[in-house]
Amino acid sequence: MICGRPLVYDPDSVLDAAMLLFWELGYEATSMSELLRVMGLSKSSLYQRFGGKKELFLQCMARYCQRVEGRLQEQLDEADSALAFIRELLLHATIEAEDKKCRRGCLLMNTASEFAQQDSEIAGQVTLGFAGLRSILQLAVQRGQQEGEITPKQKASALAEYLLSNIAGIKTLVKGGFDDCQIRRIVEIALIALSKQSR
Amino acid sequence: MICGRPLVYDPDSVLDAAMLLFWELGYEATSMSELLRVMGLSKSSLYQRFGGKKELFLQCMARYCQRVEGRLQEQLDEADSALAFIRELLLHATIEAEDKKCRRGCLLMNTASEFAQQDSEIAGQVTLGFAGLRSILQLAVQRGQQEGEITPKQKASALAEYLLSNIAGIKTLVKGGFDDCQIRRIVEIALIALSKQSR
DNA sequence: TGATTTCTGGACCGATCGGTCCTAAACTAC
DNA sequence: GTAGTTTAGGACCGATCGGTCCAGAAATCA
Repeated sequence: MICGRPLVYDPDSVLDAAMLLFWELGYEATSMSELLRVMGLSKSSLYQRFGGKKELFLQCMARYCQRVEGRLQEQLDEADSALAFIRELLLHATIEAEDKKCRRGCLLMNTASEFAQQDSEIAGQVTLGFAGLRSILQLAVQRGQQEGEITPKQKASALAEYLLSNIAGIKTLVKGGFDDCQIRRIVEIALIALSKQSR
Repeated sequence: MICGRPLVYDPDSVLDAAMLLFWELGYEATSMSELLRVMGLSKSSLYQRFGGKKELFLQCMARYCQRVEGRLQEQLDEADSALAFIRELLLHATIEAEDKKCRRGCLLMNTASEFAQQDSEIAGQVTLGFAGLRSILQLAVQRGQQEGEITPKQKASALAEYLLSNIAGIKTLVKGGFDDCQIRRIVEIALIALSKQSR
Protein backbone atom coordinates (compact mmCIF):
# COMPACT_ATOMS: atom_id res chain seq x y z
CA MET A 1 0.00 0.00 0.00
CA ILE A 2 1.39 3.34 -1.08
CA CYS A 3 0.35 6.26 1.03
CA GLY A 4 2.42 9.39 1.72
CA ARG A 5 1.61 12.75 3.23
CA PRO A 6 -2.12 13.45 3.01
CA LEU A 7 -3.61 16.31 1.04
CA VAL A 8 -4.58 19.35 3.06
CA TYR A 9 -7.14 20.47 0.49
CA ASP A 10 -10.21 19.03 -1.19
CA PRO A 11 -9.45 18.51 -4.90
CA ASP A 12 -13.06 19.03 -5.89
CA SER A 13 -13.57 22.28 -4.06
CA VAL A 14 -10.31 23.86 -5.24
CA LEU A 15 -11.28 22.84 -8.76
CA ASP A 16 -14.57 24.64 -8.25
CA ALA A 17 -12.71 27.75 -7.15
CA ALA A 18 -10.54 27.64 -10.25
CA MET A 19 -13.59 27.07 -12.43
CA LEU A 20 -15.29 30.14 -11.04
CA LEU A 21 -12.28 32.32 -11.73
CA PHE A 22 -11.86 31.06 -15.30
CA TRP A 23 -15.58 31.50 -15.75
CA GLU A 24 -15.50 35.10 -14.64
CA LEU A 25 -12.30 36.26 -16.33
CA GLY A 26 -11.76 33.92 -19.26
CA TYR A 27 -8.67 31.82 -19.87
CA GLU A 28 -6.14 34.42 -20.95
CA ALA A 29 -7.07 37.01 -18.35
CA THR A 30 -6.74 34.49 -15.53
CA SER A 31 -3.21 34.28 -14.10
CA MET A 32 -1.68 31.38 -12.26
CA SER A 33 -1.02 33.57 -9.25
CA GLU A 34 -4.71 34.47 -8.98
CA LEU A 35 -5.61 30.83 -9.38
CA LEU A 36 -3.23 29.92 -6.58
CA ARG A 37 -4.82 32.56 -4.40
CA VAL A 38 -8.44 31.49 -4.89
CA MET A 39 -7.56 27.81 -4.77
CA GLY A 40 -5.53 28.37 -1.63
CA LEU A 41 -2.71 26.02 -2.45
CA SER A 42 0.96 26.24 -3.28
CA LYS A 43 2.46 26.27 -6.72
CA SER A 44 3.96 22.81 -6.49
CA SER A 45 0.67 21.34 -5.29
CA LEU A 46 -1.21 22.84 -8.20
CA TYR A 47 1.28 21.70 -10.82
CA GLN A 48 1.60 18.22 -9.37
CA ARG A 49 -2.12 17.67 -8.97
CA PHE A 50 -3.59 19.41 -12.00
CA GLY A 51 -0.73 19.92 -14.45
CA GLY A 52 -0.28 23.33 -16.04
CA LYS A 53 -2.72 26.12 -16.68
CA LYS A 54 -4.25 24.58 -19.76
CA GLU A 55 -4.72 21.16 -18.19
CA LEU A 56 -6.36 22.78 -15.20
CA PHE A 57 -8.64 24.70 -17.50
CA LEU A 58 -9.67 21.57 -19.37
CA GLN A 59 -10.55 19.89 -16.09
CA CYS A 60 -12.60 22.91 -15.09
CA MET A 61 -14.40 22.82 -18.42
CA ALA A 62 -15.20 19.13 -18.10
CA ARG A 63 -16.47 19.63 -14.57
CA TYR A 64 -18.58 22.59 -15.65
CA CYS A 65 -20.18 20.73 -18.54
CA GLN A 66 -20.89 17.68 -16.44
CA ARG A 67 -22.51 19.76 -13.74
CA VAL A 68 -24.62 21.84 -16.11
CA GLU A 69 -25.83 18.81 -18.00
CA GLY A 70 -26.76 17.07 -14.78
CA ARG A 71 -28.69 20.07 -13.53
CA LEU A 72 -30.57 20.53 -16.80
CA GLN A 73 -31.45 16.88 -17.07
CA GLU A 74 -32.81 17.04 -13.54
CA GLN A 75 -34.84 20.15 -14.25
CA LEU A 76 -36.23 18.65 -17.43
CA ASP A 77 -37.28 15.53 -15.58
CA GLU A 78 -39.05 17.56 -12.92
CA ALA A 79 -40.66 20.08 -15.28
CA ASP A 80 -44.42 20.14 -15.73
CA SER A 81 -44.01 20.60 -19.44
CA ALA A 82 -41.05 20.54 -21.77
CA LEU A 83 -41.96 23.94 -23.16
CA ALA A 84 -41.99 25.43 -19.67
CA PHE A 85 -38.54 23.97 -19.11
CA ILE A 86 -37.28 25.53 -22.33
CA ARG A 87 -38.77 28.90 -21.48
CA GLU A 88 -37.18 28.86 -18.03
CA LEU A 89 -33.88 27.88 -19.56
CA LEU A 90 -33.93 30.82 -21.96
CA LEU A 91 -35.07 33.17 -19.23
CA HIS A 92 -32.27 32.05 -16.94
CA ALA A 93 -29.99 34.70 -18.42
CA THR A 94 -32.28 37.43 -17.07
CA ILE A 95 -30.90 36.79 -13.60
CA GLU A 96 -27.53 38.20 -14.62
CA ALA A 97 -29.25 40.89 -16.63
CA GLU A 98 -30.96 42.28 -13.55
CA ASP A 99 -27.98 43.35 -11.50
CA LYS A 100 -25.34 45.02 -13.55
CA LYS A 101 -22.05 43.58 -12.36
CA CYS A 102 -20.38 40.22 -12.79
CA ARG A 103 -21.93 38.87 -15.97
CA ARG A 104 -19.98 35.72 -16.41
CA GLY A 105 -22.36 34.09 -18.87
CA CYS A 106 -21.72 30.42 -19.63
CA LEU A 107 -18.21 29.01 -19.41
CA LEU A 108 -18.79 26.81 -22.43
CA MET A 109 -19.99 29.64 -24.66
CA ASN A 110 -17.27 31.93 -23.36
CA THR A 111 -14.64 29.37 -24.22
CA ALA A 112 -16.06 28.75 -27.68
CA SER A 113 -15.90 32.48 -28.25
CA GLU A 114 -12.43 32.99 -26.82
CA PHE A 115 -10.66 30.11 -28.54
CA ALA A 116 -12.75 29.52 -31.67
CA GLN A 117 -10.90 26.62 -33.31
CA GLN A 118 -7.40 27.74 -32.40
CA ASP A 119 -6.60 25.00 -29.90
CA SER A 120 -7.62 21.50 -30.86
CA GLU A 121 -7.89 20.11 -27.33
CA ILE A 122 -10.05 22.96 -26.15
CA ALA A 123 -12.08 22.84 -29.36
CA GLY A 124 -12.70 19.18 -28.64
CA GLN A 125 -13.94 19.92 -25.15
CA VAL A 126 -16.20 22.65 -26.53
CA THR A 127 -17.60 20.24 -29.09
CA LEU A 128 -18.32 17.73 -26.34
CA GLY A 129 -20.05 20.36 -24.26
CA PHE A 130 -22.17 21.56 -27.15
CA ALA A 131 -23.13 18.00 -27.99
CA GLY A 132 -24.23 17.42 -24.41
CA LEU A 133 -26.42 20.50 -24.30
CA ARG A 134 -27.78 19.77 -27.73
CA SER A 135 -28.87 16.28 -26.77
CA ILE A 136 -30.70 17.51 -23.68
CA LEU A 137 -32.41 20.20 -25.72
CA GLN A 138 -33.34 17.63 -28.29
CA LEU A 139 -34.92 15.44 -25.64
CA ALA A 140 -36.85 18.44 -24.38
CA VAL A 141 -38.05 19.28 -27.87
CA GLN A 142 -39.12 15.72 -28.55
CA ARG A 143 -41.05 15.64 -25.30
CA GLY A 144 -42.61 18.97 -26.17
CA GLN A 145 -43.67 17.59 -29.52
CA GLN A 146 -45.27 14.60 -27.85
CA GLU A 147 -46.99 16.89 -25.37
CA GLY A 148 -48.33 18.89 -28.27
CA GLU A 149 -46.82 22.21 -27.31
CA ILE A 150 -44.03 22.20 -29.90
CA THR A 151 -44.51 21.98 -33.64
CA PRO A 152 -43.87 18.55 -35.15
CA LYS A 153 -43.17 20.14 -38.50
CA GLN A 154 -39.50 20.69 -37.68
CA LYS A 155 -36.92 18.09 -36.76
CA ALA A 156 -36.19 17.98 -33.05
CA SER A 157 -32.45 18.15 -33.75
CA ALA A 158 -32.81 21.32 -35.79
CA LEU A 159 -34.98 22.96 -33.14
CA ALA A 160 -32.46 21.93 -30.50
CA GLU A 161 -29.69 23.64 -32.41
CA TYR A 162 -31.85 26.68 -32.87
CA LEU A 163 -32.40 26.82 -29.12
CA LEU A 164 -28.68 26.42 -28.45
CA SER A 165 -28.03 29.32 -30.78
CA ASN A 166 -30.57 31.44 -28.94
CA ILE A 167 -29.05 30.63 -25.58
CA ALA A 168 -25.63 31.61 -26.88
CA GLY A 169 -27.01 34.82 -28.38
CA ILE A 170 -28.86 35.86 -25.28
CA LYS A 171 -25.79 35.24 -23.12
CA THR A 172 -23.76 37.44 -25.44
CA LEU A 173 -26.27 40.27 -25.35
CA VAL A 174 -26.43 40.13 -21.57
CA LYS A 175 -22.66 40.43 -21.46
CA GLY A 176 -22.97 43.37 -23.81
CA GLY A 177 -25.25 45.14 -21.34
CA PHE A 178 -28.81 44.22 -22.30
CA ASP A 179 -31.29 44.39 -19.43
CA ASP A 180 -33.80 41.79 -18.32
CA CYS A 181 -36.78 43.42 -20.03
CA GLN A 182 -35.08 43.25 -23.40
CA ILE A 183 -34.11 39.64 -22.81
CA ARG A 184 -37.67 38.69 -21.89
CA ARG A 185 -38.97 40.17 -25.14
CA ILE A 186 -36.37 38.25 -27.10
CA VAL A 187 -37.27 34.99 -25.38
CA GLU A 188 -40.94 35.35 -26.18
CA ILE A 189 -40.16 35.91 -29.85
CA ALA A 190 -37.68 33.05 -29.91
CA LEU A 191 -40.38 30.72 -28.61
CA ILE A 192 -42.70 31.58 -31.49
CA ALA A 193 -40.68 29.41 -33.85
CA LEU A 194 -41.40 26.42 -31.62
CA SER A 195 -45.13 26.92 -31.45
CA LYS A 196 -47.55 24.56 -33.09
CA GLN A 197 -49.09 27.16 -35.34
CA SER A 198 -45.81 27.92 -37.06
CA ARG A 199 -45.63 27.18 -40.79
CA MET B 1 3.13 76.58 -39.50
CA ILE B 2 4.32 73.53 -37.61
CA CYS B 3 5.49 70.64 -39.73
CA GLY B 4 8.17 68.14 -38.71
CA ARG B 5 9.30 64.83 -40.07
CA PRO B 6 6.54 63.14 -42.12
CA LEU B 7 5.01 59.79 -41.21
CA VAL B 8 6.41 56.79 -43.06
CA TYR B 9 3.19 54.79 -42.62
CA ASP B 10 -0.51 55.18 -43.36
CA PRO B 11 -2.41 55.51 -40.06
CA ASP B 12 -5.56 53.95 -41.51
CA SER B 13 -3.95 50.88 -42.94
CA VAL B 14 -1.88 50.10 -39.84
CA LEU B 15 -5.06 50.49 -37.80
CA ASP B 16 -6.69 47.94 -40.07
CA ALA B 17 -3.82 45.55 -39.47
CA ALA B 18 -4.20 45.95 -35.71
CA MET B 19 -7.95 45.49 -35.98
CA LEU B 20 -7.52 42.21 -37.83
CA LEU B 21 -5.17 40.86 -35.19
CA PHE B 22 -7.42 41.84 -32.28
CA TRP B 23 -10.33 40.41 -34.22
CA GLU B 24 -8.64 37.07 -34.67
CA LEU B 25 -7.02 36.64 -31.25
CA GLY B 26 -9.06 38.77 -28.86
CA TYR B 27 -7.72 41.53 -26.66
CA GLU B 28 -5.84 39.60 -24.00
CA ALA B 29 -4.23 37.12 -26.35
CA THR B 30 -2.88 39.88 -28.58
CA SER B 31 0.55 41.15 -27.51
CA MET B 32 2.06 44.51 -28.27
CA SER B 33 5.01 42.85 -29.96
CA GLU B 34 2.70 41.03 -32.38
CA LEU B 35 0.82 44.26 -33.00
CA LEU B 36 4.10 46.01 -33.79
CA ARG B 37 4.96 43.25 -36.21
CA VAL B 38 1.72 43.28 -38.18
CA MET B 39 1.47 47.06 -38.10
CA GLY B 40 5.07 47.34 -39.21
CA LEU B 41 6.03 50.25 -37.02
CA SER B 42 8.25 50.92 -34.08
CA LYS B 43 7.23 51.02 -30.48
CA SER B 44 7.57 54.77 -30.09
CA SER B 45 5.52 55.41 -33.22
CA LEU B 46 2.72 53.21 -31.98
CA TYR B 47 2.60 54.73 -28.51
CA GLN B 48 2.84 58.28 -29.78
CA ARG B 49 0.20 57.85 -32.44
CA PHE B 50 -2.31 55.52 -30.84
CA GLY B 51 -1.61 55.58 -27.10
CA GLY B 52 -1.36 52.27 -25.26
CA LYS B 53 -2.82 48.87 -26.01
CA LYS B 54 -6.27 49.66 -24.71
CA GLU B 55 -6.54 52.98 -26.55
CA LEU B 56 -5.46 51.26 -29.75
CA PHE B 57 -8.08 48.60 -29.19
CA LEU B 58 -10.83 51.16 -28.67
CA GLN B 59 -9.87 52.85 -31.92
CA CYS B 60 -9.96 49.49 -33.71
CA MET B 61 -13.39 48.82 -32.24
CA ALA B 62 -14.75 52.17 -33.34
CA ARG B 63 -13.35 51.68 -36.81
CA TYR B 64 -14.81 48.19 -37.01
CA CYS B 65 -18.27 49.28 -35.93
CA GLN B 66 -18.29 52.22 -38.28
CA ARG B 67 -17.24 50.04 -41.20
CA VAL B 68 -19.74 47.26 -40.47
CA GLU B 69 -22.61 49.68 -40.03
CA GLY B 70 -21.75 51.40 -43.28
CA ARG B 71 -21.62 48.15 -45.17
CA LEU B 72 -24.90 46.90 -43.74
CA GLN B 73 -26.69 50.15 -44.43
CA GLU B 74 -25.46 49.96 -47.99
CA GLN B 75 -26.57 46.37 -48.41
CA LEU B 76 -29.96 47.13 -46.95
CA ASP B 77 -30.43 50.04 -49.34
CA GLU B 78 -29.54 47.88 -52.30
CA ALA B 79 -31.51 44.80 -51.22
CA ASP B 80 -34.56 43.72 -53.23
CA SER B 81 -36.45 43.03 -50.03
CA ALA B 82 -35.74 43.63 -46.39
CA LEU B 83 -36.37 39.99 -45.55
CA ALA B 84 -33.85 38.89 -48.15
CA PHE B 85 -31.33 41.27 -46.59
CA ILE B 86 -31.98 39.78 -43.14
CA ARG B 87 -31.66 36.23 -44.42
CA GLU B 88 -28.36 37.02 -46.11
CA LEU B 89 -27.13 38.70 -42.96
CA LEU B 90 -27.88 35.63 -40.85
CA LEU B 91 -26.42 33.33 -43.48
CA HIS B 92 -23.23 35.36 -43.61
CA ALA B 93 -21.77 33.26 -40.79
CA THR B 94 -21.90 30.18 -43.00
CA ILE B 95 -18.89 31.49 -44.91
CA GLU B 96 -16.66 30.94 -41.89
CA ALA B 97 -18.47 27.70 -41.13
CA GLU B 98 -17.46 26.21 -44.45
CA ASP B 99 -13.69 26.15 -44.10
CA LYS B 100 -12.59 25.05 -40.69
CA LYS B 101 -9.80 27.40 -39.71
CA CYS B 102 -9.72 31.04 -38.67
CA ARG B 103 -13.20 31.63 -37.31
CA ARG B 104 -12.88 35.14 -36.03
CA GLY B 105 -16.58 35.85 -35.76
CA CYS B 106 -17.54 39.46 -35.11
CA LEU B 107 -15.19 41.77 -33.24
CA LEU B 108 -18.08 43.44 -31.46
CA MET B 109 -19.61 40.20 -30.20
CA ASN B 110 -16.19 38.84 -29.31
CA THR B 111 -15.45 41.91 -27.24
CA ALA B 112 -18.81 41.81 -25.50
CA SER B 113 -18.08 38.21 -24.58
CA GLU B 114 -14.48 38.77 -23.49
CA PHE B 115 -15.02 41.85 -21.34
CA ALA B 116 -18.66 41.56 -20.25
CA GLN B 117 -19.08 44.68 -18.11
CA GLN B 118 -15.64 44.62 -16.53
CA ASP B 119 -14.21 47.69 -18.23
CA SER B 120 -16.48 50.69 -18.46
CA GLU B 121 -14.84 52.29 -21.51
CA ILE B 122 -14.97 49.09 -23.49
CA ALA B 123 -18.49 48.37 -22.28
CA GLY B 124 -19.46 51.80 -23.57
CA GLN B 125 -18.01 51.08 -26.98
CA VAL B 126 -19.81 47.73 -27.06
CA THR B 127 -23.08 49.44 -26.17
CA LEU B 128 -22.56 51.92 -28.98
CA GLY B 129 -21.84 49.13 -31.42
CA PHE B 130 -24.89 47.15 -30.37
CA ALA B 131 -27.05 50.24 -30.66
CA GLY B 132 -25.79 50.83 -34.19
CA LEU B 133 -26.52 47.32 -35.33
CA ARG B 134 -29.86 47.34 -33.57
CA SER B 135 -30.98 50.48 -35.35
CA ILE B 136 -30.09 49.11 -38.76
CA LEU B 137 -31.90 45.88 -37.99
CA GLN B 138 -34.88 47.87 -36.80
CA LEU B 139 -34.96 49.80 -40.07
CA ALA B 140 -34.81 46.53 -41.95
CA VAL B 141 -37.65 45.06 -39.90
CA GLN B 142 -39.79 48.14 -40.39
CA ARG B 143 -39.22 48.02 -44.10
CA GLY B 144 -40.04 44.32 -44.10
CA GLN B 145 -43.26 45.04 -42.27
CA GLN B 146 -44.18 47.64 -44.86
CA GLU B 147 -43.30 45.25 -47.63
CA GLY B 148 -45.59 42.70 -46.03
CA GLU B 149 -42.99 40.00 -45.51
CA ILE B 150 -42.56 40.50 -41.77
CA THR B 151 -45.28 40.22 -39.18
CA PRO B 152 -46.67 43.53 -37.95
CA LYS B 153 -47.81 41.87 -34.75
CA GLN B 154 -44.45 42.40 -33.05
CA LYS B 155 -42.67 45.66 -32.40
CA ALA B 156 -39.85 46.31 -34.83
CA SER B 157 -37.48 47.08 -31.95
CA ALA B 158 -38.16 43.73 -30.30
CA LEU B 159 -37.70 41.85 -33.55
CA ALA B 160 -34.47 43.74 -34.14
CA GLU B 161 -33.15 42.67 -30.76
CA TYR B 162 -34.24 39.12 -31.48
CA LEU B 163 -32.27 39.21 -34.71
CA LEU B 164 -29.23 40.64 -32.96
CA SER B 165 -29.43 37.80 -30.47
CA ASN B 166 -29.60 35.27 -33.28
CA ILE B 167 -26.60 36.77 -35.03
CA ALA B 168 -24.63 36.60 -31.79
CA GLY B 169 -25.73 33.04 -31.18
CA ILE B 170 -24.89 31.83 -34.65
CA LYS B 171 -21.46 33.43 -34.47
CA THR B 172 -20.81 31.65 -31.21
CA LEU B 173 -21.87 28.27 -32.57
CA VAL B 174 -19.68 28.73 -35.63
CA LYS B 175 -16.75 29.44 -33.34
CA GLY B 176 -17.68 26.32 -31.44
CA GLY B 177 -17.35 24.22 -34.59
CA PHE B 178 -20.82 24.08 -36.14
CA ASP B 179 -20.79 23.54 -39.90
CA ASP B 180 -22.63 25.49 -42.58
CA CYS B 181 -25.47 22.98 -42.93
CA GLN B 182 -26.36 23.27 -39.28
CA ILE B 183 -26.23 27.06 -39.48
CA ARG B 184 -28.54 27.10 -42.49
CA ARG B 185 -31.11 25.04 -40.63
CA ILE B 186 -30.92 27.38 -37.66
CA VAL B 187 -31.38 30.42 -39.88
CA GLU B 188 -34.50 29.03 -41.50
CA ILE B 189 -36.05 28.36 -38.10
CA ALA B 190 -35.02 31.75 -36.79
CA LEU B 191 -36.81 33.40 -39.69
CA ILE B 192 -40.09 31.69 -38.81
CA ALA B 193 -40.64 34.08 -35.93
CA LEU B 194 -40.58 36.97 -38.40
CA SER B 195 -43.09 35.51 -40.81
CA LYS B 196 -46.51 36.98 -41.24
CA GLN B 197 -48.37 33.85 -40.21
CA SER B 198 -46.82 33.82 -36.74
CA ARG B 199 -49.17 34.22 -33.78
C1' DT C 1 22.85 77.42 -42.19
C1' DG C 2 20.80 76.87 -37.94
C1' DA C 3 16.60 76.55 -35.12
C1' DT C 4 12.48 74.13 -34.49
C1' DT C 5 9.38 70.48 -34.84
C1' DT C 6 8.00 65.84 -35.48
C1' DC C 7 8.83 61.11 -36.14
C1' DT C 8 11.79 56.76 -35.73
C1' DG C 9 14.54 53.03 -33.81
C1' DG C 10 15.80 50.69 -30.06
C1' DA C 11 17.81 50.47 -25.44
C1' DC C 12 15.89 49.98 -21.22
C1' DC C 13 12.42 49.46 -17.39
C1' DG C 14 10.03 46.93 -13.50
C1' DA C 15 6.44 43.68 -13.23
C1' DT C 16 4.45 39.65 -14.21
C1' DC C 17 3.97 35.63 -16.97
C1' DG C 18 3.82 30.27 -16.66
C1' DG C 19 6.77 26.81 -15.00
C1' DT C 20 10.74 24.05 -12.60
C1' DC C 21 13.09 22.34 -8.81
C1' DC C 22 14.86 21.45 -4.27
C1' DT C 23 14.20 20.83 0.54
C1' DA C 24 11.43 19.82 4.33
C1' DA C 25 7.25 17.91 6.31
C1' DA C 26 3.86 14.25 7.10
C1' DC C 27 2.23 10.02 6.52
C1' DT C 28 2.53 4.34 6.13
C1' DA C 29 4.98 0.01 6.17
C1' DC C 30 8.39 -2.64 8.12
C1' DG D 1 13.34 3.49 15.06
C1' DT D 2 14.19 3.71 9.58
C1' DA D 3 12.95 3.44 4.79
C1' DG D 4 9.82 4.70 1.35
C1' DT D 5 6.35 7.67 -0.53
C1' DT D 6 3.74 11.68 -1.31
C1' DT D 7 2.70 16.45 -0.28
C1' DA D 8 3.87 21.51 0.81
C1' DG D 9 6.39 25.73 0.64
C1' DG D 10 8.85 28.76 -1.81
C1' DA D 11 13.19 30.13 -4.03
C1' DC D 12 14.29 30.56 -8.52
C1' DC D 13 14.01 30.51 -13.72
C1' DG D 14 14.05 32.68 -18.47
C1' DA D 15 10.69 34.84 -21.25
C1' DT D 16 7.56 38.06 -22.13
C1' DC D 17 4.39 41.54 -20.68
C1' DG D 18 3.04 46.66 -21.51
C1' DG D 19 5.34 50.92 -21.29
C1' DT D 20 9.01 54.82 -20.99
C1' DC D 21 12.74 57.37 -22.64
C1' DC D 22 16.34 59.25 -25.32
C1' DA D 23 19.35 60.11 -29.14
C1' DG D 24 19.16 60.86 -33.87
C1' DA D 25 16.91 61.35 -38.44
C1' DA D 26 14.00 64.07 -41.51
C1' DA D 27 11.18 67.50 -42.55
C1' DT D 28 9.90 73.03 -42.40
C1' DC D 29 10.94 77.68 -41.30
C1' DA D 30 13.92 81.63 -40.53
